[in-house]
Order: sequence, then structure tokens, then C-alpha cells
Amino acid sequence: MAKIYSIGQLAKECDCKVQTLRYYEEIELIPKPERNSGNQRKYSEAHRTRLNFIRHSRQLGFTLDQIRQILSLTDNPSQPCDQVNAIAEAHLNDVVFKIERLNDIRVELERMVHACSGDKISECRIVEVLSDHSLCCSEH
Amino acid sequence: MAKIYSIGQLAKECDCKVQTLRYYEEIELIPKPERNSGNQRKYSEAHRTRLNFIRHSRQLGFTLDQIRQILSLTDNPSQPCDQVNAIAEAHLNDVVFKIERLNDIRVELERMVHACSGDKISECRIVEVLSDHSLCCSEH
DNA sequence: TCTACAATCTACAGTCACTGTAGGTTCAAG
DNA sequence: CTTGAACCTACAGTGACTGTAGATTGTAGA
Repeated sequence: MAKIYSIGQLAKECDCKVQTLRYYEEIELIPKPERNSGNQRKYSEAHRTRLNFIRHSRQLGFTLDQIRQILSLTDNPSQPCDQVNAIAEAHLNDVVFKIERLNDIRVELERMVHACSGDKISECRIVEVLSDHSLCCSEH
Repeated sequence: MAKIYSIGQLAKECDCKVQTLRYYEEIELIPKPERNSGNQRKYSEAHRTRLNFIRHSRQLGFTLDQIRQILSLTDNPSQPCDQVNAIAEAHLNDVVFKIERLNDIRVELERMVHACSGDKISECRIVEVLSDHSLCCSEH
């Protein structure tokens, strides 16, 4: 007996909001579900699987566009997975880049906060550094 | 003799786009500049200072709202800088948190990409892991 | 069966920080 | 005087949701 989900149940199962589910349907990331006599959405197990995939990919930072691409690639399961791999690697590069950038920022913020004497604003090192990039010790 | 900037010149000096400058004016982050006889904006040195502050803060990841707060605090230079410090520390915490999250994601992505055999999609480890969070070794 | 009240429905506006476009006007160099 | 760059306003679009208003439907208890 196949399980059937209301939109609220499916949202809860997949850790997202009801509106998000309707949004995914609107942008055609998930197929339109059946409706009951009162026009309410009824989702199948297949919907749950697909939504889980989407949500997990989102948690890992993939864009909806990347997810759409991967999902469409998985429609041909016998094809080689080079393209899936390429998308994952591109995203990984992106993440590594972001981490580096954030690390630069962290260093600068730590230096600023540390240098602040807690005194008057007119002498505040934070305000000074924000005013003048050349007081920074790294690019960002 | 005070220097006067056209919008294009100021944008170039402060590493932002002309539209961004007009946007900052619209949301009242920078004061409305004088206009010349042909209705074109003419910026002063004070504008350049303020815009530099904003752009540098943005590069460090502060939100426009935080920047607005800091700027309004600096209107009273004789006040203590606790509040400025608090904003900077809050932002630093934010950055540190984001780095941690991205690191978790990086680890998971590296594991996935590494486990991919480059074979068929039906056997692709990437697709498998994306389908099922429980195959992950960390939270994210 | 009636009554609450929770869940769902559609449609649309708002978020953040810009970015891009269309269609017009002004400026500066040759 | 012409040409082309720079400027003007006003508005739509981005990504990935999130929130709201106002109406309808489903469900549990009296």
C-alpha cells in the first residue's frame, strides 16, 4: 500500500516549509501531484524521494539550477556520470573559494575587534579600519 | 580647492557601480549630492569618505543595516564604542559560524567526489549520497 | 450534527543588495 | 556641429525562498 502525504506531512518529513514545496512545484522542480476532491495536493513516495534529494543537495549548498541539472542527468541512469561529477567539483571549488574569502575576512575582523580599546568612538580602531582599506593586512 | 566627483568618477574610485551609488542614495545610506545645471550629481570629498567606509565594510561582509548603524553611531564621536564593538563581534561570530558550516560541506563534497568511480550514473556515489543524508558522516 | 480550529488553497508582495534595461538628456572632444 | 560617452529616471529581474490576506476544506470533540 503506497503511502500518500499531504503537503504539510511531506514538508515536515523533508524539513522544509509548505510554501517551499508549492514554490518547487511552480518552478517545475517537482512534478505536480494529484489532488483530492477538495483540491488539496496528495504526494506519493516518489515525490518524497525527489524532495529528499533536493533538500539534501540544498543543505550541501547546490543551487536549484545545479540540482535541476543533476536530476535531469539521472533520468538516464546508464550514462556515465562525468557531468554529475563536474557539477559537484565545480561546487566544491566554489565552497573552497568562499571559505578562503571568509577566512581573510575573519582574520581582519579579529584584528579589528582585538585592537578596539573600548574607548571613545573618535579613537575606535574598528571605525578607523573600516574607513581605510590600507589599514588592512590582507586582501578581501 | 575641494575636489568634485561625477557619479562615474566616484564609482570608479570606490570600486562600485554607478547604479549602486544611486541605490545607496535612494535608501538614504549616502546623502543626496548637489546637482549641476544639467541635473547631474556632483559629489564632494565627504561623499567619497563615506562611500569608502561603506564599500570597505561591505567587502568585510557587513550588511547595509549594520553599516547604517555604525555610521549613525559615529555621529557622536565622543560616545563609547561598545555598540560598534558589539556589531563587529556579532558579525565576526557570524563569519566563524559560516566558515564552520562551509567546512562541513567541503568535507562531505570531497568525500563524494572522491568516491565517484566515474562510471555509470546508476552507480554514482554522488547521486547516492545526495539522495540520502544518512550516508553523510557529518551534519550540515 | 454542529462547531471550532487547524490545514490547505490561490495570488501576490517582500526580502537582500544589487544589476540590468529602455528610452531619453547632457557633456566633452574633435 | 557632430558624435559618442556619460548621465538621467523608472522599473523589472536575480535566487531561494518567506510572509500575508482572504477564502475554502478537513477533522476532532461535544
